[in-house]
Amino acid sequence: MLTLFSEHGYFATSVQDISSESGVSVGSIYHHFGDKEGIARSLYHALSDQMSSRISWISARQGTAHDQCREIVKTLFEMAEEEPLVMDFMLYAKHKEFLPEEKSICSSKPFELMRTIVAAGMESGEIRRMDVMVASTSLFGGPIRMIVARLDDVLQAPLPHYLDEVWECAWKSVAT
Amino acid sequence: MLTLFSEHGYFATSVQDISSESGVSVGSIYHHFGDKEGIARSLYHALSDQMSSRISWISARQGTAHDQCREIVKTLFEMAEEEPLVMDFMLYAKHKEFLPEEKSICSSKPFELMRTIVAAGMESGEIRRMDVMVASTSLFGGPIRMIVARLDDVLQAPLPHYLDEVWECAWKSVAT
DNA sequence: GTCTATATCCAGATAGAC
DNA sequence: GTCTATCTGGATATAGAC
Repeated sequence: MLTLFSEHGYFATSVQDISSESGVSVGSIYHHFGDKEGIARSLYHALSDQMSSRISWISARQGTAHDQCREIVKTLFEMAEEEPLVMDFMLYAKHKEFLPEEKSICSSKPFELMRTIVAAGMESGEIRRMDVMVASTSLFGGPIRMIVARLDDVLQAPLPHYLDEVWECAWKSVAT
Repeated sequence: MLTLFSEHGYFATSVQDISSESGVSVGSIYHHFGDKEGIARSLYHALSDQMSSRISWISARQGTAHDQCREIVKTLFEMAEEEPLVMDFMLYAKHKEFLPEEKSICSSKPFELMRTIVAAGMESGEIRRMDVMVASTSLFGGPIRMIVARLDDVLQAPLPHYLDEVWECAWKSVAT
């Protein structure tokens, strides 16, 4: 299901395709999900929750904002390598096209968690005082762009290879 | 055409819709563009060229890499405010879904130009020696993320309002 | 709840006059 | 080159037996 959506896209994937691949009949699929959008919505929520829990697990461990954010970037890089299709679906799919009422990825839970950590970092004095949104995009925008590049196959080495260099840049951008 | 694609998406826009909106008959559209993909491809190339020329015009003017890059970010911010649909189509549309053979946005001409400027900045000593891709994503990743946030309506003020703060972060991330 | 068979609709694409 | 009318396939979704 994820494979079909990520590789061919939502619109190029028919419910018949999903039925064939999953071994579940078309009728059952509609019984469970209501309509085609329901399939995507269900998948999106599952993946979003999975991502959120990984991030909140990181932020739950004690540590500075610096360490937490670095760990998040590291985790995102690892996820992108291990499960590129998940990353692709979360980042690159234009959810607006087939999940119109869904909140945009920017304001989804994983990104909100990141902003919370950034705000805490400002309180503690690790991060310069500025607009929280600006700080968040500065800190994570570079890494995310690297992930997109990797998913688009315009990067030679795996992401972890660039981690130190990427993180140094990211942190310098907001550090006090 | 751009309006339809950007607001409803490529797949939710029928050739009939395009015909109605443009006043050109379906037959003529197919005569000109071959198929539906051809319409999107043609639009994409036109916008990509337009963006490239604005960027190369900036880099053609004398100036440091710092000034050139700042001017690019400023221009991107202004474009996003003046022509959000263009930005949306270029950045946020998943071209892979309907322009499969097209190069990804990352390796498209505008982004290549940016990397060229960054590489020059390293030669001149303005930018730290590092992987050019890392430097480029660090420098432009934050600003791009801000644009996405703005297009997704999760930003209160217009982009130029954040320019100084965003640019300070971006430049700090790669400056020597 | 799960299946098969079917209904319905509308998309992309074409034919062929002008 | 431009139009109208039409074809055709395949998509979403449902009906109804089991």
